[in-house]
Amino acid sequence: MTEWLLSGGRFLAVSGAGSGSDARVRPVFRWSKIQGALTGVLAGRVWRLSQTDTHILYQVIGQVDNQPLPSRPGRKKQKRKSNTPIEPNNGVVEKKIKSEEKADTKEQPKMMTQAMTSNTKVTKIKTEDGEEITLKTEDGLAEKNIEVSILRDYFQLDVKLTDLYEQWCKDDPHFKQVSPNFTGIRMLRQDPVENLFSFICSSNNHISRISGMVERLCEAYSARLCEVCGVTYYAFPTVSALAGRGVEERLRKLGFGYRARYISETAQYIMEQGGESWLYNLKTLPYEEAKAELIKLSGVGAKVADCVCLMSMDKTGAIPVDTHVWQIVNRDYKHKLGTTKTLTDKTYKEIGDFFRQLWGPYAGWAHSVLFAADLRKFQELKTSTEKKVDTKKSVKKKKSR
DNA sequence: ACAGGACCTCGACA
DNA sequence: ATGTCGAGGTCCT
Repeated sequence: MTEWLLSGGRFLAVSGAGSGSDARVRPVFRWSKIQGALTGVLAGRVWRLSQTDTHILYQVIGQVDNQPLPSRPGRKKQKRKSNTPIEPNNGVVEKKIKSEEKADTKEQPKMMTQAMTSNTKVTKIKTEDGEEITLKTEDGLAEKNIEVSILRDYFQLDVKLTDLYEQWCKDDPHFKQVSPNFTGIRMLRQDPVENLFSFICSSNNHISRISGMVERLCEAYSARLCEVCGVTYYAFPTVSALAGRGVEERLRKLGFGYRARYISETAQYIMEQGGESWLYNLKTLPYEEAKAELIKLSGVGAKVADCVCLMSMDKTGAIPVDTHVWQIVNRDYKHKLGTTKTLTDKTYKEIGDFFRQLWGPYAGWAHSVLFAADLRKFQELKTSTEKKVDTKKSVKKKKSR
């Protein structure tokens, strides 16, 4: 049995953890679990995702309205009509993608734009009943090819995870001890705009509230939406929309607190730099430089900048040190590092450098494995102390230390 | 360079 | 029924 965890913008595929199985999918930010499948918006489409041990299963069940978004990679003109509810599991063939293919020519992770345009190749997909079909880029099949490309890009399936795990186990005894129950954990390649503003919301905050805030942000400022099976899905707002007048005031009324100003100021700053394309272009900079640019943004410190670098700028060595990672360090790696009472800038950098040296160029990916393990412990602890509480809503409570 | 405190909000907990 | 605490940080002294 395989399960998925979604955490703070990290999409975690966890296989065969075995124990008790009280662990469950945790929908965070913009993916939620509906009828057993993760449902959310990606690249202008509404998806349902699930997985087996070997395949990712997906359905595209809707599309958000197409509005001009010239600067954002991965957006293409959509022809399918929106607002058309499609019944899941009803006449729609679930498609599978092999989780890890070896035949790819390039080692480098592909960017969305490249994946979208390199559709000249033939793609093989296994259907649910095991039949293998071949898709070419022509007529109606082109769209399916694009869908596959989007998911391959999102899950970064060209990254050979097993090789990386092997290396990390070899170099780090503690990783070797912890990782077997947490295989298959990949970093998602997320959209920089969405990622950035979501993590600005995360400061001094807890996950359940962040999710609500991001949702309200979309409802208030996205013009692109569609409804599927009674649920409304939004594209993420444009930076331009968030840079408008009165944004801070409105967001404060929506419960964003002091982060309202961060969002407004950051959006305005990005527009001054030339808009979303400026943000996307940070991908082309080396890690340190991209991070330095991000830290200039209001409400963006070292941690949020590293989240953006790792999850949406292809900086695979970025290590976001949040309270969880700080705990992990102090518990499991303390002997390797100098100790400070609080997380200072200097210590922050030392931790990142230490792990990059230990784990290599994909250190950020390795760190998320330990993060996932820690999260699991946290959840098990929580659920075991919470047995009597039985609410209908999926309340995510945080247990304080 | 480091420590300390404020900051919005809202469930847990006492 | 109220009061305090702290949450996947950032910013300012």
